[in-house]
Amino acid sequence: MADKKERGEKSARGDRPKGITVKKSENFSEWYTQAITNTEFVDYTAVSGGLAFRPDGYFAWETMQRATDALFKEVGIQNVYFPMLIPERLLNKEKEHVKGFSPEVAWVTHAGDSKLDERLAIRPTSETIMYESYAKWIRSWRDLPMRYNQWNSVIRWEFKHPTPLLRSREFLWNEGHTAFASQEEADLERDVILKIYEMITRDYLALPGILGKKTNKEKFAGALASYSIEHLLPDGLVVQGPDFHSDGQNFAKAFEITFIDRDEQRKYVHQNTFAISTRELGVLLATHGDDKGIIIPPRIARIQIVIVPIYNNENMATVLMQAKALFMRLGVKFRTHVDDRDIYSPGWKFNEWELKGIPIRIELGEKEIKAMDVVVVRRDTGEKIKVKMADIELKIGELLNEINSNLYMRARKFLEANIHHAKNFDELKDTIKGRGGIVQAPWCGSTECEDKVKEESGAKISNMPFDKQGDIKGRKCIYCGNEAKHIANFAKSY
RNA sequence: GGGGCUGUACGCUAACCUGGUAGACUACUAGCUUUGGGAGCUAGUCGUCCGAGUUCAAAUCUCGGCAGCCCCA
Repeated sequence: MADKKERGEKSARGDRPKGITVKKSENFSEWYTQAITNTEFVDYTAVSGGLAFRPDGYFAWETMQRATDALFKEVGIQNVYFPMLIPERLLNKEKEHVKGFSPEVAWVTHAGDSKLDERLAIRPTSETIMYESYAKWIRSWRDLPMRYNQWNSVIRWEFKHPTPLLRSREFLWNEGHTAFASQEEADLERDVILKIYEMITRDYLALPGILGKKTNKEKFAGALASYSIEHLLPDGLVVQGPDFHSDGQNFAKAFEITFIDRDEQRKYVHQNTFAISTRELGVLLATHGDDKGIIIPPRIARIQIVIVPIYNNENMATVLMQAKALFMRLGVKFRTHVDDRDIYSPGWKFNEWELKGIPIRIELGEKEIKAMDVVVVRRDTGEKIKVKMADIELKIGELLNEINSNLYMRARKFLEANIHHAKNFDELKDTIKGRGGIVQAPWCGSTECEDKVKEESGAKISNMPFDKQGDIKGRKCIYCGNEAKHIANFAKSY
């Protein structure tokens, strides 16, 4: 009731058809819901946890997907496609893997009215269906490495309360599945893939993250070791971004994926899996947005520049002509749109494009035409800049890059400001309780301590950051006081 | 895993408690007027989440389903 009342009062402010009616800093979850839907980025559908991606949202995904795909191909990974349905007997082949996923698998049990002899799982991930084929396809060391990837969607029915993009029941992703003759060779792939993911999140999504190794407790079901990029959301919760798993020979043994090596011995392959998903878009919207709406980083924005002509009855034809001319010039290099809708005032348009997060707005009226310049407005800072018509392409190009790096730096500052160093467990608990973000602390490496910390503070170990492991000498576990083996990041998570 | 709240037009809300003509704002459509930070007038279109029960009569009461949100673990 209180909730409804609260929303009612907010809407009573106004007359805003769309727009966001709460401040991001005051009510993040309400802000997030409004931000992703009112901006026409994505929308809810009739199925719980199932989203519709609208053109702006799907453009963003397509763009990051294509960029990632291009990099995969550059490093020698090939695309394949496998069925979305997995027979039950296949899913059951690797014990740890099944245990990890079985509670959240959706099943197909009927065809029309007749019951199927064997249930079919809707893939929560495709290891099992793919590796059955790998076993057939891999014969000799000459077939290796086999480095395949597929782009698809998967369904994980685990969540009581789905959060659009961040915790959807269905999400889009890539799943890379590679097989090597030796563990050493397999391990070489890790840094390459993580580097690709880092580049995509930084250069396309303007998102910083913490790169590190997962604990045994948190690693992927069936893997030897998992690695991830972890993001921090404005509400102090950590969310796992792209990840990479060293599977060793676990799946190879379960699925009999073997090859005859140079030494004429039959051996099991060594495998990796890796993924990046549409969850990144949720992180991106949550991270960059402000009280005016979302901010879409330039490289994944469907519209990068919107030209808003400002005219009256006398100069309308002239101004529109100039706006079109500018569009012709800019359209060659940038994704440009002229908002020539006559039914809205310029102010209305400014608000709408800010809501939708278009990186750059150009205002063009009689004044500008006379002065041979335009007013360029940055979405990230709100700054208005007069730019000479002659310099426009150059300046816009620079600005788009600047906006991307400013968004990234802003997010990185926030991340760094919210990594805390607790002296003892009480401090850790206080910080976590206050939704203070991440607590970086030494850890002995035992799952007992990890469980106790989770139980008493609510914080999980999100990962163990690569770049901090040097500081470990002589330090004691934050929980038990024994000698520490790792520096771990503790945080509440989605 | 446990507890709580909500569902009326695109959106937001009134009528619900006390059963009896679904109303306002916004959006949308058309016309006129306007246009430098969410303009105005006129006319029009669209709605009780789904299913069952109670009743002469259900947006309103009861039960179930679906969907969304919050809190705790």
